[in-house]
Amino acid sequence: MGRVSDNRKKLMDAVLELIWTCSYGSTTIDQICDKAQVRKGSFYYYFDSKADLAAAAMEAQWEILRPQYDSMFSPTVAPLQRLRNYFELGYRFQRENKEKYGCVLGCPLFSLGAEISTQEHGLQKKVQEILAYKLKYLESAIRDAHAAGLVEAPDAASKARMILTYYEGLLTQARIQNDVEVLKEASEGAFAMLGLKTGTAAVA
Amino acid sequence: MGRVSDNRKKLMDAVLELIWTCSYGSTTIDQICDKAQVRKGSFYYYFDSKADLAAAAMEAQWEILRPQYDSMFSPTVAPLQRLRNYFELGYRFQRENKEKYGCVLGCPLFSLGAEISTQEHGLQKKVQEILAYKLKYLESAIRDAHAAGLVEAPDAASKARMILTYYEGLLTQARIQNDVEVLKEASEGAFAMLGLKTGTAAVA
DNA sequence: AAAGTAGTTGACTGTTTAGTCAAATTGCGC
DNA sequence: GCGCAATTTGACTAAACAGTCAACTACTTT
Repeated sequence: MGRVSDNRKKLMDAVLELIWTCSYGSTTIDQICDKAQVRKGSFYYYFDSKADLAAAAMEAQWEILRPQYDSMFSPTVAPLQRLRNYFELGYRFQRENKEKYGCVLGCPLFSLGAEISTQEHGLQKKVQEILAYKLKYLESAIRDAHAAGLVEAPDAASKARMILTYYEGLLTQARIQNDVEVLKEASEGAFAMLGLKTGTAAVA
Repeated sequence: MGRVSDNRKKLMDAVLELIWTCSYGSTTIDQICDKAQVRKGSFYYYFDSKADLAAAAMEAQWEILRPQYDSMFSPTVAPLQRLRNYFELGYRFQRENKEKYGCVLGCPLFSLGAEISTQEHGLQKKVQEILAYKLKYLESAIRDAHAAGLVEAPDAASKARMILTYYEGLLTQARIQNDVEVLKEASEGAFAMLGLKTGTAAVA
């Protein structure tokens, strides 16, 4: 009943791209509306504030990403191969985006979190929530690797935290240096944390 | 000749605190002037823009930090102990700041870099420059550790990059989670990357 | 086709913002 | 105590900004 619209989605897409290519603080509601081709009245029909929109957009984005994570981290894939797939997909994605936008963009979640954590606590909580999901995937891969004797990591949760932290740091470095190639060392670094020599060894 | 003033310094102090406790994008020139107790005309007497001020402030801050780094990373200190000192000082510093501001603030340089890298290229360059300095300290510590046979790291530069990336990621995590305690795993993570079991072993 | 519901619009308000400038002030060397 | 150079001031402009609202529109149900 009533009329239907995809303006809500358009606004979420717009804010995501703006936050990612520029930053949260520098994107204005007017800019978001411009990019979404939506009038400001409609913005306030759907959302209370920029922070509200951003949280909804991050949530929606995660729901899109989730099946990709499920597939990458499927228990049918060899545990360490899951990590390699994850890093490899990240590299390709960042490369495409550099092509498209001219800049390496890094992880929107992590950059956003770093930017707003002392100010927008609702948004901060959403970022924490999604980061916790990502952690789960790494954790289970590492636990499986340990069970398979591929790796000595009885403390899978701790190792997962380390690797996620390192990888998010690496994506941020890639953004700061505007260089995707730094991402190439992702496997090497992660596997070093797991006590393995190289990312290509122990493929079994 | 002419009158003298410390308003230039006051402005740099103000912008540093605002960027760190809030963010670059959310701090306005008016806010900076308020906090510094300086009128806006004076702001534009000294600086061309917010980005110009921020770059000068980061530079000045680094010059203050530099002797502390020189002392922490003095060749007279055992190589791996340099790293431990670095992490330990970071932890204490973040703790004090949480006490003072109510929030974990992380690394102002890294957060700033992540925020502005796609937009303010002058500022981005300054951030890159200071990050490169930090890398040098780690690199030389690792090279010395390798020479002393404490660690197998013929690729000191690469290991240094990994550890810096991990540690900056960790500081960012601390900010996002608003929790200093995550920093406690800094040594463990860094030493894992160096192929050592724990941060407290191999003190010799 | 009437009535109700969901969504849209643009014009509006008041505030905040960056940036400018001529005139005023201060301290120093002489 | 004069003159000059360095710095300060506050009042100003124009633009950008967030947020509001009553009237309008399109769709659906009955």
